Amino acid sequence: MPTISDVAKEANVSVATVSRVLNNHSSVRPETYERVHKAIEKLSFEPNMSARNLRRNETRVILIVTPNITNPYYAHILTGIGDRAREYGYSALIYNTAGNEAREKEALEMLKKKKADGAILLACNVNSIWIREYADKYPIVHCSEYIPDLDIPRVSVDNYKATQDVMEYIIELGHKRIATISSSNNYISTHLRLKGYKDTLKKHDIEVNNDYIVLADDEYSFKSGKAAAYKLLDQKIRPTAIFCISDTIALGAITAAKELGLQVPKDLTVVGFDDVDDTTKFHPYITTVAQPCYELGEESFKILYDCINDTKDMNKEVILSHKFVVRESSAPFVKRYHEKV
Amino acid sequence: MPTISDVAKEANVSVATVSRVLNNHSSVRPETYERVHKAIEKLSFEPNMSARNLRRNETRVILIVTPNITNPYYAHILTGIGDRAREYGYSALIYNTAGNEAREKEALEMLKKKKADGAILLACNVNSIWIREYADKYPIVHCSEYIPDLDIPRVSVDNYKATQDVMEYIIELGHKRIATISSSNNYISTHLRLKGYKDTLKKHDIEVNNDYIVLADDEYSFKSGKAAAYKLLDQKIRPTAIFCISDTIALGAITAAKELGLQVPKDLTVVGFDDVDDTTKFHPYITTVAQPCYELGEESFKILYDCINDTKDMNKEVILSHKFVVRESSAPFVKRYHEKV
DNA sequence: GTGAAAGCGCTAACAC
DNA sequence: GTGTTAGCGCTTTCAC
Repeated sequence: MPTISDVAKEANVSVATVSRVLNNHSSVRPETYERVHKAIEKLSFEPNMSARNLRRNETRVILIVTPNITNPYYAHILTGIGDRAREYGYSALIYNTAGNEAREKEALEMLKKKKADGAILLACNVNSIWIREYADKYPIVHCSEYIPDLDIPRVSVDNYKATQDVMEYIIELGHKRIATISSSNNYISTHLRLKGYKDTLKKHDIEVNNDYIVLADDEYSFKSGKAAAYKLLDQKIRPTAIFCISDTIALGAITAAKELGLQVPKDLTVVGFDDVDDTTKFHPYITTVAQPCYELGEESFKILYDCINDTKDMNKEVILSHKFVVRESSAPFVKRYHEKV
Repeated sequence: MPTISDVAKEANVSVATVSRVLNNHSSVRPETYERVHKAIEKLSFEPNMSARNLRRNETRVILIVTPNITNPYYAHILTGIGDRAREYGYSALIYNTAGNEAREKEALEMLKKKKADGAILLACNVNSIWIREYADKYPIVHCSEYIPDLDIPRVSVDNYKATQDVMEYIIELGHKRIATISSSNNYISTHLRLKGYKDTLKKHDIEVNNDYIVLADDEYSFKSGKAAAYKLLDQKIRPTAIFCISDTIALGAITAAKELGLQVPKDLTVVGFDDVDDTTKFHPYITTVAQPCYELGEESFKILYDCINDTKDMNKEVILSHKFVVRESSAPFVKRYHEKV
C-alpha cells in the first residue's frame, strides 16, 4: 500500500503538498496539483483513514443503535440515515441491541473509543436517563423515540396529534365502544398514543373502559397482536372499533376477527399505525397513520451532522408530519338489532 | 480524554506497561497490573481506536454490502453477521447499494482506505467479475449469491437441490402443468432455481413450456409477483401449480389467484422460497423452502474472520441445509371434469 | 518484569 | 506556493 510519502517522492514534492492536494487546499499551483494527481493515480494511492482519523480526531463514522433491523419500520429509517450519511461522506456502523440495555451501552462505548463521531438512537425507553452521561459528551440524536426529560436533539412525529386524528375519525364514524391495543414497551410513542386515545375519548364524553385497553408485546408482534385482539373480542360486550398501535398488530386483529367470524370493517373497524407492514397486500387494506420513516432517518442524520460540526442555530427538535390514510379496514358503526349499544 | 500516557503517569509506570496490561501480555507483575487497572478505572480511560488501528494496521470493522436492508431476507442475514461480529469484537459497517454497481465499488473502496478489514457481499450478479480485483487484495466472502467463475469463499444454500425437492414434491402431487415465476435479476440463485425447475421437469418427461416461465422484477416485489401470476393464470390452459422464486412472489400469486376466483390450494398449488416473508400470517400458509438466513450470516462472518486472520485449512465453501416445509398452499392435483389435462 | 524510543500515515503550524 | 517538522495515541522491539 503506497503512502503519502511514496506519492510525494513520485511527484517530487513534499508530503505537505500532497496533503494539500488531498484536502483541496487552494494554495497549490495548478501544475503541481496536476503532477501530484498523476502520482496518486499511478500508484493508485488511497489515504489511510486510520492515520487521518488519528490526526484529525474524527472518524466520519456514525453509530446507529437500533433494537432490530429486521423490523421494516427501523429498516426504512436506517435507509434514510444511510443515504444521507453517504452523501456527506459518512459511513454507518449499525448496532442491533434487541432492546438490551447492556448492549446499548456497549454500542455507545464506541463513541468513547473513537470508533464513531456521533450516534443516532432509534428506540430508547423513556426512563433510560443514563443516556445523558453520553449525550453530555458526544453528539447524539434521538429518532422516533426519545426521553422527554432529557434535552437531547430529536426528530419524531406528533404521536399524540396523530392518535387524536385517528380517534376523532373513529368517533365521527359513530363508534362508541372503541378499544386500543397498546404495547408493554416503555416508549414515548406508546405513552403518547395511549394518552391520545384516552383524552379524545374523554373529550367526547366516552368513558374510558379498562377492559378495552389491552397490551401486545414489546415488539408489536403479529402473534401478540392477535392474542390481544382475542382478549378484546371475547368480551360479552365487544368493541366495534380497535385502534392498534402498529400495523402488524392491526393485521393480527383482523386475523383474529376473521377467525371469530367477524368481518372487517362491517363488524369491526381496525386502524393501524406506521404504514410500513403490508398494509396494502391483503384486503381489507388497512386504515393507518403513515409515518415518513425514510425522511425521519434523513432528518436525524442532518441534525447529527450539525451536532458533530456544532452548527449554530441548529434545530433541537423536528417534528415531521404524519398522514392519516383511510383505506378499507374502517367503516361507520352500524347498530345490529341484536346488540346493545 | 485521557490517553495511555496519562494512565502511565497515574500508575507510575511506562506507557509500554500500560499497553501490556491493555493487551493482556502476561509478563506483567500482578501488583503492577493491579495498579494500572486502578489508574484506568480512575481516569475512565478507553483506548483510542484510531491510534490502535493505525499502529496495528487493522480496524476490527467489517463491511457488509447489501442491496437493501429493508428486505427481511437480508435483514436476517445481517443480524446473524452482526451478532457473531460483536462476539468477536468486530463492528459492522453496512452499505446499502440498491444493486447499483457504482455504489458497490464505492463500498469496497472502504477496504482500500482501511476503514474495514474485510467485506461480506450479499447479492452479486453472476457477471460482476470486477470483484476479483478486490478479492485478490482483501478478505471478501460471498453470502447467498456468488460468482461461480470466481474463487471467492462463499456460504450459501443448495438452490438447485432445493428446487429439485420442490419440483419432485409438486410432481408427486400429480401436477403436470407446472409454471414458475422467476426473476429478471442476474443472481446465481435465480439461475440455479430455473435450471432445477427445468431439469426436474425433463427428468419426468414433462415438456418445458416457455409460456409457463414468467419473470417478476429484480427485487421480487409483491406487485410484480402478482402481475406475473396474472400472466400465467390468464392463459387458456392455465398451470395447476406455480413454483415461485420467493415468498413475496408466492403471496402475490395467491392474491392474483384469489382475485381470479381461484382457490389455493384447491385450484392452484403455490410454492414459495425463503420462508421469511409472512408465510404463516395468512391462510393459506405457504409451502416453501426455508433458508437458514441467520446462520448464513453467522457462517459468513466466521469465514471472513478466518480470511482476515488467514487461518489455514479454512472452508472455502459452506453449503447450509435448507428445509422444505409443506404447509397449506399446496395440494394434490385434482382433475376437473371440464378441463383437459 | 519494565522502560525508552521508534514509528504507523497523516495534518497543520511555521518557516521561507 | 512549497517544504520541514512535530505530534496525534498507540504497539512493539530492544535494552537492561
